[in-house]
Amino acid sequence: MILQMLERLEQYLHSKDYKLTNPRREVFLHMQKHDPCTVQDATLQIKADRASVYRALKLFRQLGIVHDVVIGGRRMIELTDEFDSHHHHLTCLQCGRTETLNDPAIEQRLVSLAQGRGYQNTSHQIEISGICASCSIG
Amino acid sequence: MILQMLERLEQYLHSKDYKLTNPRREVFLHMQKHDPCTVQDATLQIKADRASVYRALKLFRQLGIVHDVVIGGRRMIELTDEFDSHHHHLTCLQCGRTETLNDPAIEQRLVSLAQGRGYQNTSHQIEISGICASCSIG
DNA sequence: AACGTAATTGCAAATTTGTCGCAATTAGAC
DNA sequence: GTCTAATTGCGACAAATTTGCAATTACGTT
Repeated sequence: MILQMLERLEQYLHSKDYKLTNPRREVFLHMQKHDPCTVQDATLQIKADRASVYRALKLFRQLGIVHDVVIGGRRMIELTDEFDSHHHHLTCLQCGRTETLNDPAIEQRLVSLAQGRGYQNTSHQIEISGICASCSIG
Repeated sequence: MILQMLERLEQYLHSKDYKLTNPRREVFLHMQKHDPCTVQDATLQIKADRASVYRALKLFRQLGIVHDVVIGGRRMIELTDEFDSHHHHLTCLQCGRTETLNDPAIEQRLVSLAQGRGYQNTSHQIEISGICASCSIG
């Protein structure tokens, strides 16, 4: 599953004349395991220079492989649809756990809203936060 | 209209035992005029020390007066529902202009999705981006 | 309307986050 | 295996954000 994604990444990078290097692979694999994650988390846990992690993330953003979102006040990096099927998140502000969320009806509605206003080539992000069930009990 | 909001802010701060100080007022008024705005924009334009602007924004976040979103890759600060009715945005990645977006049906659906999973006290953000009509023509 | 005081500010220094130039290394084409 | 342009790691830099602390201010009390 992850290997498939890696192959997809490689093809995608090559199609745009970029190489699949070690730092880029590490960043991508880390994202697959920890999505969404903070930049700090990435720079600390990945065995590559800080600057290279930043450069990989910058490239990934440009290529639309990841994008940034703010969850519970913290900036986080998230894989896009193409590289991870779980696009949207539901995050508990207390315990910090994150669930994925998929609702085709909402997706569809957002797309047509944007198109209705003349927008092309749209993308969107949805993030929900609150206090999860186990945290409200405890 | 803005004065009403200011009064609301004052009451809200006092109810939580915070004072309505000059830096806080300046930040709030700036947000009313420029929503959403970047931190940089705020620190540059507001006549208060940088540190105070940061502190005011931090407090406002804690109190749920503002929250952060990422629009077109840039982190921005936005008033929440309580202090400004235009919650969601539609942003052109080319010209950078932002329109507001309100769709009660989506709002409602997001709330019930979260509640369906046992979440309390939820809030959400929706950001859509793409290329606007005039930019795709030109 | 002056007073008292805890909260808040401004400043300067520290820390954290992100970027850059450049010599050394590496991915991938041949 | 060789070649070469792209990419890395490093250390220096620049920008963004936080913090300690003495001076100031908001605002309840008198």
